[in-house]
Amino acid sequence: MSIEDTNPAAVDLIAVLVAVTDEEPRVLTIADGKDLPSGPFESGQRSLQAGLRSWVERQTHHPLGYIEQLYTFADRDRRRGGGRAISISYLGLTREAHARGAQDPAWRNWYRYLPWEDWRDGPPAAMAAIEKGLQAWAGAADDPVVRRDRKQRAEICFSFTDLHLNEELALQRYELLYEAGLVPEAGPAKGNFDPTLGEPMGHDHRRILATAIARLRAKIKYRPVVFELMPDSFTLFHLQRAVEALAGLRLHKQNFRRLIEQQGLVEETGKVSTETGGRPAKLVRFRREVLQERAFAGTKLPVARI
Amino acid sequence: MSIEDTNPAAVDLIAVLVAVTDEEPRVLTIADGKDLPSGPFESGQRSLQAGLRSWVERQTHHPLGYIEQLYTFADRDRRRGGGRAISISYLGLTREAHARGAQDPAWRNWYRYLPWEDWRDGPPAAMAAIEKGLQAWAGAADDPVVRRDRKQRAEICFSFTDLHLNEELALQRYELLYEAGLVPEAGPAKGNFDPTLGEPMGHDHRRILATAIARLRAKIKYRPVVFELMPDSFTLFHLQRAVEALAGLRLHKQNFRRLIEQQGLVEETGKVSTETGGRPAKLVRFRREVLQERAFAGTKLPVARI
DNA sequence: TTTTCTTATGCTCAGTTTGAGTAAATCTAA
DNA sequence: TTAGATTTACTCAAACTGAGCATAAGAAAA
Repeated sequence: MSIEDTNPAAVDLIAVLVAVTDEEPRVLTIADGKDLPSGPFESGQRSLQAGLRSWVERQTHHPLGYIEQLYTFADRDRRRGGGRAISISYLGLTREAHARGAQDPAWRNWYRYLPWEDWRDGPPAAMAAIEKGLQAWAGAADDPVVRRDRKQRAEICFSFTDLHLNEELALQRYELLYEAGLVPEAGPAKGNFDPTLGEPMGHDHRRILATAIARLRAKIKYRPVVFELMPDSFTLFHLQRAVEALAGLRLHKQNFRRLIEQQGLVEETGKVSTETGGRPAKLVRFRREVLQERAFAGTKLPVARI
Repeated sequence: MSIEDTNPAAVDLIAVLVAVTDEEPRVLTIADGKDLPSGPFESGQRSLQAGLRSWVERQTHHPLGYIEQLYTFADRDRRRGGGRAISISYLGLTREAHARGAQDPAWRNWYRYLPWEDWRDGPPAAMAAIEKGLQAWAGAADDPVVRRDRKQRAEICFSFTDLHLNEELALQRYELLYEAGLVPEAGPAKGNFDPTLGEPMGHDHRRILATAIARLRAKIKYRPVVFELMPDSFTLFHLQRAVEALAGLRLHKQNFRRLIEQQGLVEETGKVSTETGGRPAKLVRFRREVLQERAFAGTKLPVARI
């Protein structure tokens, strides 16, 4: 129960840096898209968060608007001399630096790694392989209880029957695929994996990405964090496209703007954008003041008066 | 950018174990209520979570129903020989073991440490000292912008004007009091602290407790986790009291039961409890199946059909 | 110039959820 | 038998949501 000086571990920080560019969600990668950027935690740093922030800003030359700790895990696979490795992962929201190309680090569309998460154009191609693979996996269990349980989990995660997605379950979906052995990360080179099931990453970085996506998708619903991903001024439809990119869903246009407007999150700049094809759209900007004004945590409990 | 073996750190786990007993939220402490239980992370353990779970179950002789990682931080204050200390905190939900008394470890009412979080019987006594202290703090700033900002933050966190609490802001409230120097943890023995502002804890454990409270209060709204804190069978009012204990608020009785019933979270056991004074209440039990059946992540985005 | 196409924006409307409260039911204790 | 205390069943208006129609305001085509 007391604190002892045993088993020191190496600590590193892993960053999931997200931007939305050209209506696609993008994530910063290194090693030709195989890894998320990471680095050792240096003991001179004031705090974990500050350390990550300064490191990222040095790397990307862009201010890091929002940063949030995701998860900490002890890494089983990569052992170091005697000790253990601890990885602390962070989600950061930013905007993509201009120079795009095949450099390293490079921004990649996150659906490249998790293609089944993108339902903006209807059910993604990956669903076929997933349904087949999970069915086989469920059927492979000897115990009928386990079989039923596996089927149920598959249905909850992917909703095969009513063809829509609960966008917040991104992590659970990846974990299910992992458990079912449908992604290469799951086992040591089991041979043929369906190529429609996305590009793998090193270590458990794909799982960390899934964690980030799930967290961000949940967050945009009750906190005005999308704006960290937007330019200074934008149209409401532009904003909608960004949310759609993150959520992997199409939204109802009129209701989306009603939602934004009634919350008073944006104000008109007075200018319009004619680049939209039809009637020019008003340009708006985020009202940064709302961050100070309000608390954003809508209650769902039936509170009693007095 | 690459991973190097620098700066190994000592890693320990800190647990916030919560139970609800006699309609009060309780937390397991050690060192005569001064600390949260913690222990070194041992490298033999399969995973952080599993390690914590087995450790806690050994300590409490009670199964740990629910467990969730809270936050990881690098500890500035306690340095160990050369290296750095990393603390990983967890929230665990359980039920209090029978033997209660002045033992160590001991269960304590969490509002003992954060008395301003309990609004079940109206505004708590601590509010007077808080309002006074924060006002002084805001006024002490030279820059008028900082003054306005401090006042605004105080108002958001504590809602002095309309006398109700946003129960999810528990962490932000503690951090504000810390920043304003109103809790002893903030500075090295600054002298007289208002005793209505709760009992301090060692290290940053009070802050970790605040984190746990905030997280749990948010979670009970969209996940059926309260049931981990309940006995096998209970009445709806009993359940309401547990939620109220956690949230620090009184709830509207009829609407609370409507909420629970319409979600199909419980089923009748067929028995009744006559211990309630008036008309006997039906005893119910949690329908554990719902965990498998549903996903629980209500969308708040205006999704488009097709 | 007029028409057509496209997107932005405004508005309606029914169905559902929520906040708040009244009323009846059913037990214990006086 | 009655008073007191609670549980449980309804009611009702206000607010919120989902879905869609209608109009506005530009650009491009005819």
